[in-house]
Amino acid sequence: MNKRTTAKDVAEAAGVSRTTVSFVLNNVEGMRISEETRQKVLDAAELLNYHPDATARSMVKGKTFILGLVVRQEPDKAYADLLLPEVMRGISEVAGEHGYHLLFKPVPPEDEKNSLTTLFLERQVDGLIVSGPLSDDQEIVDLMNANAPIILQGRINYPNIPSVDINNRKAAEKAVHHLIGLGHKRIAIITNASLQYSSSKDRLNGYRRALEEAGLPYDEKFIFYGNRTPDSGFHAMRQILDSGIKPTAVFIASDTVALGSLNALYQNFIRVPEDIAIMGFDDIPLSMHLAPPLSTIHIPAYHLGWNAANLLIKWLDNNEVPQEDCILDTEIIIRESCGSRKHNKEN
Amino acid sequence: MNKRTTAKDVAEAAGVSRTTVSFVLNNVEGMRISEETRQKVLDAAELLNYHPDATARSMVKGKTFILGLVVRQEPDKAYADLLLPEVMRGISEVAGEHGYHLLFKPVPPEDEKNSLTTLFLERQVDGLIVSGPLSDDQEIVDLMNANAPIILQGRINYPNIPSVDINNRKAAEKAVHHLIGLGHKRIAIITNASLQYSSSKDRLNGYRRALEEAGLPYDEKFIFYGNRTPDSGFHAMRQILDSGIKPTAVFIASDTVALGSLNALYQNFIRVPEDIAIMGFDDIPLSMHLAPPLSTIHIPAYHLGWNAANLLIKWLDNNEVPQEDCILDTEIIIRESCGSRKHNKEN
DNA sequence: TAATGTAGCTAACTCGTTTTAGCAAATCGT
DNA sequence: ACGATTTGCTAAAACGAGTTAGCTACATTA
Repeated sequence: MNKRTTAKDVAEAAGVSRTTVSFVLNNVEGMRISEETRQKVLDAAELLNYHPDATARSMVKGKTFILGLVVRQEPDKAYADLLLPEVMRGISEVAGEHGYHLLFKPVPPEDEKNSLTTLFLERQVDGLIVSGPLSDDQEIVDLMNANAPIILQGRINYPNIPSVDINNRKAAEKAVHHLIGLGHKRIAIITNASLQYSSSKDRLNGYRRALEEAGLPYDEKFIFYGNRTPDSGFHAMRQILDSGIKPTAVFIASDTVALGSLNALYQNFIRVPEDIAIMGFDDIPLSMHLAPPLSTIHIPAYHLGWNAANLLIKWLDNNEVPQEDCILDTEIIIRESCGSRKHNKEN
Repeated sequence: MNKRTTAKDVAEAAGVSRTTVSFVLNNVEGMRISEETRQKVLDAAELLNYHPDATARSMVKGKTFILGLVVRQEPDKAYADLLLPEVMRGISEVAGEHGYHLLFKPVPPEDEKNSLTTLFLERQVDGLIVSGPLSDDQEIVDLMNANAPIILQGRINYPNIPSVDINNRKAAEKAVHHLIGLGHKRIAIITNASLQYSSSKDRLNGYRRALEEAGLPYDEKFIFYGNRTPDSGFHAMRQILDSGIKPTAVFIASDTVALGSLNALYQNFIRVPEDIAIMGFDDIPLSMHLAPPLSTIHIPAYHLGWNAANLLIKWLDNNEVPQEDCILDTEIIIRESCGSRKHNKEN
């Protein structure tokens, strides 16, 4: 690789000082440069294909212009988050527009080596977006108390940590409400993940509220647990079938988990929605293509990323610490897995 | 945020010079430091929780210790690559072990602004892994000629560009061969993407070879095109149904595309595998959970990432330019979509 | 004409490291 | 005991930008 061209080279080519080069290329206000020299510098920079060294700039600016995206997931379940690519797309789009880059780092929860803190201490990033934190993540609390710019995509059990999220409880309520509206009275739930994650707890709460509002009993025998993977959904559904509780509908708080559950039903020759209604959550890009197309709750993943990045960058650029959480709306998507398949009605 | 502790602070606390601090903390060989001062420095660093500034280190080392992962995909299809998270996991695991970080950047093919080159010119990254390049990506060729460290995950039409890939042709051949072995003679194909991508072309070639080897005709009427998305699979399958060619089996060169195709079949009350056999490709994490579980070709996505990162880091650290491409083995996964569903045999 | 102002530029410092060259004191060889 | 070597450490240069303070030459004002 040929030697890089530096500001010094441009300066020599244009016959001016390095200072002038910097002033011209950065359009520094208040610094008077004649139109003539200005052109000379621009021409030289163009000719030499000059691009300022990001490292050197970071050095003097005290900023890296890099945002970190930390994914708090067990490595073997990382693939299960089918919404993550969309979130990343939202983040990197905003980041790019503002001259930031995106550093991706999976940090499993059991990884207790202060990995997040180190990112700041070594000044690898200017700020962090943490996706899917555990609800009692102490490292995040500590970092917030040290005024580190962090945005959560999700929520933890600690006040005043800026976050971007959906209202999981309300959305789950909507989902279960829909099932109730269709006449179902025996509705089981399979959670999306362990209750360590606040999203799981919130969705379970929504399920409970919907039942109670409708005057239906909330029975722990109807609660089963997923852990983000289709496998867990497969097993949970088997447990349901074995348990003898005979639900007429199941609310599965994750489409990915639901996939496994649908498979379990398929293998047992139980038809959806004829024999049992299934309601999902997440609206992963595949849900609409499943057999049957899954009714579910749509999460605006792209916009979650978009908002997280915007909040963080505002924080960094204008020092505006976000005061309120950003809660995006979800939408209930009615497809066929709950029983509105018209062409089967007449069968 | 409190002021950072620098090497200077450590030096003062330990009562030595900054040089000594650097020598001790980096274990510089040949530099004699007494055990006593060594301990003093280590203690001071520990006490002050010193972490060297990555930017400053990059500055003087001439390296950023950042690998770039560039994804060449249209933004609206980015989500469709369900293997990407696994690839990323492989990359970031290796990167982390060698002290590198991972910069993620989606760069759509139509983006003609030299985005890749700029990453090098601004020295944002030390090297690049390019995922899913177009087969005639000129920017990559130019960069390679300028000796930029680049590893492709995929392949382009240009020799001597180090890459990590699978043998798409052979794998497709295996898949179609399996269908032929089951007695199918009318086998259609739906490609994974447009033939601009070499993976698509190679898989189509494999399909052709398998047919020709078996003495079956290769008929263009049996070729249909997907573009990575379930939607495209849905439409392609509809075309197949409308075309009247009545295949007994379809090789769909992407599980994601296959998802849409299965949906089209479902909506037309065509049973898989009883009425038509379906063979996929990719083995996305969900394939085993579809109804019916999809027979497919397994791609070792994690290992693709793992190998790409290892090659790149060897290149950067030891200046070992990879001489040969790294081709990983695929595996054919027989599940139920081609007709080995035992419990239905008796129906 | 002398004082003041201003347009147009630059020298030199800064950021926080690594690394080179070299200095003083202690140790060695003869 | 005197030069040569080794030990243990440090001053200063370098990396490549951005930025502050200030300088010169010319124009303007009194």
